[in-house]
Amino acid sequence: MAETARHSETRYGNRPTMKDVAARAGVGLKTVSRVVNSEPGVTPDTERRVQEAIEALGFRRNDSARVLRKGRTASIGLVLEDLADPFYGPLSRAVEEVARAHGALLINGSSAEDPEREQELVLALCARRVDGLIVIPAGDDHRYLEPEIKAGVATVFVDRPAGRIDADMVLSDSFGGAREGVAHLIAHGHRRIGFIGDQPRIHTATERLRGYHAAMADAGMRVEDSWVSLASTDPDRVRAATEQMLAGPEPVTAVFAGNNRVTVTVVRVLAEQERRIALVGFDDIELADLLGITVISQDAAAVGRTAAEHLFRRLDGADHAPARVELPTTLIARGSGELPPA
Amino acid sequence: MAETARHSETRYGNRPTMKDVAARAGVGLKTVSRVVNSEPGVTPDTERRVQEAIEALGFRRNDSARVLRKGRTASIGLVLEDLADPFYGPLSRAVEEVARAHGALLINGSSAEDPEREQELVLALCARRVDGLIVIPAGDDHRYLEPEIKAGVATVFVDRPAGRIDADMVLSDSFGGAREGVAHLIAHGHRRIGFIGDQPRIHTATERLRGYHAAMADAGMRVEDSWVSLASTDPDRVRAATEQMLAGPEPVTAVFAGNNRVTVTVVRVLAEQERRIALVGFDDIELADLLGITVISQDAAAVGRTAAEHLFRRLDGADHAPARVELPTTLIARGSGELPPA
DNA sequence: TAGGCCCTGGACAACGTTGTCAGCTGAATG
DNA sequence: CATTCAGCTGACAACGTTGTCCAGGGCCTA
Repeated sequence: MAETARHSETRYGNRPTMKDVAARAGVGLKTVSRVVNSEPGVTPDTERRVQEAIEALGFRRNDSARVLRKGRTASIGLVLEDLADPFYGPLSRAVEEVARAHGALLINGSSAEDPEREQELVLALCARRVDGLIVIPAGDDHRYLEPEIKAGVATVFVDRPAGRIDADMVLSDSFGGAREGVAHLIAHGHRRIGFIGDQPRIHTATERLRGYHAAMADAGMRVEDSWVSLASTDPDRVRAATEQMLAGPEPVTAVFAGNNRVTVTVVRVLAEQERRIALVGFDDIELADLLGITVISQDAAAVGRTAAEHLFRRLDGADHAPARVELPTTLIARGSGELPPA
Repeated sequence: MAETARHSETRYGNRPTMKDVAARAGVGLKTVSRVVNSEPGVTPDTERRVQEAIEALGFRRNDSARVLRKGRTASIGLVLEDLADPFYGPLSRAVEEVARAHGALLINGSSAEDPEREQELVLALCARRVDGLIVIPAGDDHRYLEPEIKAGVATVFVDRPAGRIDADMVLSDSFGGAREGVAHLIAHGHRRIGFIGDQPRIHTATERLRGYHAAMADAGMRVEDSWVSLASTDPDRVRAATEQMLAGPEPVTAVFAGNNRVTVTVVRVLAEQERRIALVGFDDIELADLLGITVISQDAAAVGRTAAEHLFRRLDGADHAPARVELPTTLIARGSGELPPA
């Protein structure tokens, strides 16, 4: 007896199937399926017997098999850069809420800003046959997605545009936001303004830099090379870049920070300075109101919601040409951006 | 021709299968399978032909079918309270990293602190046959998970204990942490200390309250009912509770905040006060160093990592009795907790 | 050169579910 | 009383993959 028991336990996850339920309830397989899916055409009495059998066996429908049969998985994939980044929390959550409203689950992963890892993740999600994908691109070539999209995987790119492929996108107005932020500093009297951003291969970083240059040019102001840092968001490098800008014979009197992570580090560095340096950051930050940090705010939740709604509209059959939505940003003045030149 | 095209497009996701690849490469079905899975026993020449066919057709293995056949999905479910909460970002990320190291994907969802929604989510994940589950419980009765666990779904509860069921858990030392934090305030001369926490049905909230009472009792100090608020983390209610404690004839001189969301609101309220009120918060917060907020820090990433590693050890066959791991907390003094009574 | 062995490739069943279709029962109608 | 019809129910195939098993061919050895 131990033998038979061990033998049957060998197989992992020896879960009851509809067949088992049918046998126990003394009905046909298809009748169980009908009950499980609340399809019409089952006598209350039969239904009760089936329900009891389900209860007794602890049966739970195997969605893998169901998916195989039905074609749709009722799940969407979300590939972002770093789940731990506070910017992506609200975005994920917004996507999740929309997915939930459509009865879909969310599978997500972080690319860690690595194009290869992005592709690996995306393809793994495609292999699972997610119905749709929301991708915050790490790489700049997404041709590998062409067969997938052609095969019916609805795809929306978020925050940064897709590379070498025509697809739906939902972006924030990085250029306009940065331009407004820098113009704000100029309006408060600054002439020497530093820009600390992310690596130029990241589209938003480039756009924000472009906004910086545009604002400076609009005001007829020159830009020194030493005022611009495009190293990365690594705290040590941001710190070094900031300190360097503040050190020379003609130090900057204001800094524009290219994203939330940069802002955080810059705030730390500025707090150590004697002079009061003006600061505007891209992306809002928790508690920024208490710290009096002026920011260009993009609504991460709105971005996520918009992208997800777009995705489900596609899944519901919308087949217009790929659209590019650009959401506006808002300048929130809290003090740090209104400081005069030191 | 438009007709035939439309006709073939009617079926959604008309993707090529191994059969199609086999036909095109002029080999058998199983040979394609071998190539796709890098199994031995295929001539280089045959392999090349198959690879070409795969390329040409844009074939991608259907993991749903694979799962059905193999039994394991190589995915784990993570049910937390709110993806947007900064506490859960690093936790999710840590879980994801461990999952990735084990070749598994992460499916996650937010319970929004609603027990029904938690159950709904968990069962949906079980229906997808995730190999394992990491759950931050919203409810206090998890007997519904018994058949699943028995069927082989490895389950680890995190941050709060499971209800009415014997399972693995990874917790932070809420009691000890709160006790230490309150003792810290007492050591700095405070006698009237407020406690603002989450609803008592949430286990960590109760534990932290218990820690508060313990610290007060240790010091032989009384506790007024009006010093304790267990409303919720809703900013308006926290604000009201804080203001009330600061208003009476015998206002508190220090506040212990029960979690990160409470802390954030309390900080805002205290910033508006004329008197300097001491504060210690449970959970660290970004930029808390700049704001000088003293906190009891729990390492969310460590919690997530520990839980995930535990989970995979189970999946690899560990079958010891359910374990309960409790991770220590750290007090980080930054100023707000060291203020003397006003 | 014959015998046997290894290596490669393919036919077939099975995983658990759902869609199709046909059979059966009992009631209503002419 | 015969006939039709509706409402239940179940047998069977199919979804796309992998595991098992067997066949055929080339190569080595005696």
